[in-house]
Amino acid sequence: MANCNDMVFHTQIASIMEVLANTAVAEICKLVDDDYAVFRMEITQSQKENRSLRRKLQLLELKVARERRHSSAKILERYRGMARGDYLMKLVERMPRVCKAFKAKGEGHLTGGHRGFVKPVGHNTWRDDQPITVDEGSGTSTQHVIVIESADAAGPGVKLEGSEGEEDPRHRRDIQTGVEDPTTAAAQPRTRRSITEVSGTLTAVLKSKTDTKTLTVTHSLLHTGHDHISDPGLGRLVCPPASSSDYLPVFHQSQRPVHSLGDGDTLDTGGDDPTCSYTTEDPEDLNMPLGLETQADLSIGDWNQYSSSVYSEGYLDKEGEGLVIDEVTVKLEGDVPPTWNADHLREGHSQGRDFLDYRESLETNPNVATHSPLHTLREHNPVSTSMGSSDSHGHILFDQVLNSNRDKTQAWGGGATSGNSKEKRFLCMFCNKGFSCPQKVETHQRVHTGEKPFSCTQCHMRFTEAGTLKRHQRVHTGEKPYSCPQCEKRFSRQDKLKRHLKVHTGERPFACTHCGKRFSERSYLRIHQEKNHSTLT
DNA sequence: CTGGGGATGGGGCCC
DNA sequence: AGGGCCCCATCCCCA
Repeated sequence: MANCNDMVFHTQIASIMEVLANTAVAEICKLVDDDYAVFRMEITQSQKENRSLRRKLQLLELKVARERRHSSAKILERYRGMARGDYLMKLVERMPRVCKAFKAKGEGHLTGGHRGFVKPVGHNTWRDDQPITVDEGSGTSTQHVIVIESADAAGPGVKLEGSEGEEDPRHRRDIQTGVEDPTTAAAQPRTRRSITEVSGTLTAVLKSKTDTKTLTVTHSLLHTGHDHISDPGLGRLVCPPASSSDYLPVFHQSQRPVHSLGDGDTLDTGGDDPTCSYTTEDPEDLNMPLGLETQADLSIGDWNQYSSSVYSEGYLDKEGEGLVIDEVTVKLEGDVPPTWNADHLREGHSQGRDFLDYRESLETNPNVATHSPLHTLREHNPVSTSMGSSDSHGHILFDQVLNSNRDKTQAWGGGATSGNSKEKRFLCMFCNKGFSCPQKVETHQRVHTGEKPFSCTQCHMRFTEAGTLKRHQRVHTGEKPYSCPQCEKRFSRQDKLKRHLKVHTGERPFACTHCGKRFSERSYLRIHQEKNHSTLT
């Protein structure tokens, strides 16, 4: 009897289990079906989007091809319209000097060793009075210096290259990294469009740190004929016209590292590139892959600071021949967040500390508007979470930043909300300063965030602006395109030449209000007043 | 030897 | 992108 009961019990249990199992299976199937339906819908949608994007891509390609043809036609027209002599002269000017040097020497190739090219900065075309140095091979080798100068450039203001030999010893660095052989240039008769070939010890154009691989990359990129030192934040956008009276705080975008390619100026060459060995039309060039080992070489400029980032860059080529989309895949090692890392602080990026301090001040200073979008930023920006404990520099910069921002705001007449606010309606979310377009705001906001997306591949320096990086690279190239018409001095920057000219003119526009002493620079006056009249001011 | 001034290099930042 | 100005640091000269 007991056995019979057990059997019945087991039978009931089994049936219940079966029912439960069936129910569970049914529910699972239902879930799977639902998910599958959703998944199918998503796939269908994605396929639709994919097709749509493909169509857009095709349209873009067609447009690009059309614009290229149009641009080429315009170039042809331009040269066709020239007198033959002018055209030939232009060709000669645009012809890479290096090729001419090699041809003159009977070496028609440019494949041996790494080569460094130095072009005068500040000009997209080669200046006539600039010698071009070719650094070939890894040791001593023949150095080709071509001095091509125009007769009209040989006025009293043009100085011989030999002047640097007499330069102040403290400028040795410039000589060491200089691109010119002073004695050579000075010794050469400066005849119109002469080509001079000089044998001598190799002049290091690029630092030894820059290895061959890096140079190879540089040249590969050069083949594109495009400037890869583009502002990652600005992208290729153009400042939109102000269309409304809204004031738009511009939020900090994710930081994307952009590295210089050694001699950034060579990137400007476009059709003037001295290698004269590439074309800008080769699609392969345009899609030059950036291999991992290559990036390891580029890590000289802190490539490895960033864990991984994949981004696409679109840019306009220099000749304006159309829109080119260049996809660069960057895959790097490490776990550092892509938007910020401790190096910003470690490497003396005081502005990163500024940002921290400023942020902290915002939290504690009742005078600072608490509705600042900064608070929103703090919720999302890795800066606020990764930097908090690393600030060991105290609060020295608090007031600097705050005063700076305050001053700027006041100087602006209360920010962009007054005056020409229609033109400058894009507000900095930190200091409320107004700018005419979002890109400018983003660049400006790096003052507050300490973001420095532009890094030099030849040193550890990082910069907030592409132009500053480009300017900085003359430190490495030794390039000094600006020469004083009164003396032998040369300068890498125009503003330095301008400042130097006061030495000759005796111009001293800054007078001390206390003693009347005059100075050529405002900073001299300030230092003077601090030292001598600090009690009066 | 020291401090002030001049000259210069270089980065930051804005236009 | 380039120009321009500011600031700071450094070196040199000279009283």
